[in-house]
Amino acid sequence: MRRIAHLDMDAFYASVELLRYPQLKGMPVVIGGGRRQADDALLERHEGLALNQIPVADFPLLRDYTGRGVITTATYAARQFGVGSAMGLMKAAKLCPQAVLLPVDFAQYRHYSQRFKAIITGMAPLMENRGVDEVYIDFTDVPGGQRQGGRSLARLIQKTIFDDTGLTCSVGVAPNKLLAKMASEFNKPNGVAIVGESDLESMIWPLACRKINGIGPKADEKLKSHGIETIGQLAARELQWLMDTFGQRTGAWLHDAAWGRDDRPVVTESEPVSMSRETTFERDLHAVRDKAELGGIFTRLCEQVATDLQRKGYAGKTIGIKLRFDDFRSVTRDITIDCYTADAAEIRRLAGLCLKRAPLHKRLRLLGVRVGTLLSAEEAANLVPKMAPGPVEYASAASKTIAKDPLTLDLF
DNA sequence: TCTGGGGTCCTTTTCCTT
DNA sequence: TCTGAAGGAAAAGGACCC
Repeated sequence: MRRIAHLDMDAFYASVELLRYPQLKGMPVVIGGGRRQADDALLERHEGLALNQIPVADFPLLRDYTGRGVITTATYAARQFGVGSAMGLMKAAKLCPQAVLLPVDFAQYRHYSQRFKAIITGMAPLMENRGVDEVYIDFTDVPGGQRQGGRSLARLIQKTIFDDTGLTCSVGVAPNKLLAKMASEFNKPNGVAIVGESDLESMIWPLACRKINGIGPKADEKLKSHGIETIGQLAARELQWLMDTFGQRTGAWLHDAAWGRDDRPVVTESEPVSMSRETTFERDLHAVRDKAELGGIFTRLCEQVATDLQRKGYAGKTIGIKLRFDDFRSVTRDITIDCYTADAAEIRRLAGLCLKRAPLHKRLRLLGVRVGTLLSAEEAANLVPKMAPGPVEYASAASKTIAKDPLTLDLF
């Protein structure tokens, strides 16, 4: 039978940080805010000491932080003060001012991510990436993958990862991805859980609907408004009622999920669909008063996306922007052209046309640039465009839209 | 003093063409 | 030339995930 594992690293970011700063073990630590300059600053003040010898008292504290940002991860000791992921740093500073604040060091997390994934593919080659700290693994045809329902292979992978990296993970094994994902949460940290088809009623149905991967806060609220709190209650609803209430597709999916049905394969490789860069400003910016600053940021974002595309060997033909206003509402605008591009100046020009179609009378807190409908640079180069694109056409297409909104500012 | 950044996927709306 | 229907593609928005 099909045996699918979901492997989830335990408190990944925090655990990686504790490898570097073991002296912080057991202390309230939050990770968030800007990029890492912490090591350099700390080392500069402690000549001759290694990172793991620096006194705890000398780490930067949350109470001293000023600026925007959210918590990416908090250690258990910090969570006891009520701080947690996605909380604003300023709010967290009120709750736990004495917490050590470490900046996000994505390069480091990626390094450990590659290491543990290499270990897994060495033991079970059918692995699907689900972000930096999670994977699905198809145990079905791996030698020993069926033993004890997958438990022995799961344990072996856990041990091999720990011996190499010092990091722990939790694994769930089940007949499909949906159940495996839920199972991996059962015995955290450093646990293994096996869920079979016959365990549906006892292990899955008592859980909250929110535990289903794909049911977020909105869907959960709607389910609750109909008196559906648990997966078992969801399973008890008629398929037709679910389709009438949530739409054909979503309704059918909810029904399948509640009954533990999921036949999605483990996908070992996939092509990216879009690449983007966005940034939240230190302070909200005004399109007129801060025009120069905004223009500089805008150009830089376009250059960063272009660099990302070129480095990874892709080009795209849908260029778009994203704006977030001071009231946190956001809008997007995009344009699709006939030929693929990864050129910074071209992206900048097209993104500029998109910007002209957006309302700019409110202050901005975020600006983003996205390139979608990607194709490998190689394939894109071999394509003959159906129609030679002319700048005049874009300009007229854009000005048609501008005319509809007198509040739109033509600034870029 | 709220609320990051980088994605995917789906639904709805809008626009264009026939 | 106007109107409306239909269908498809593109655009926009939003939910969700890590």
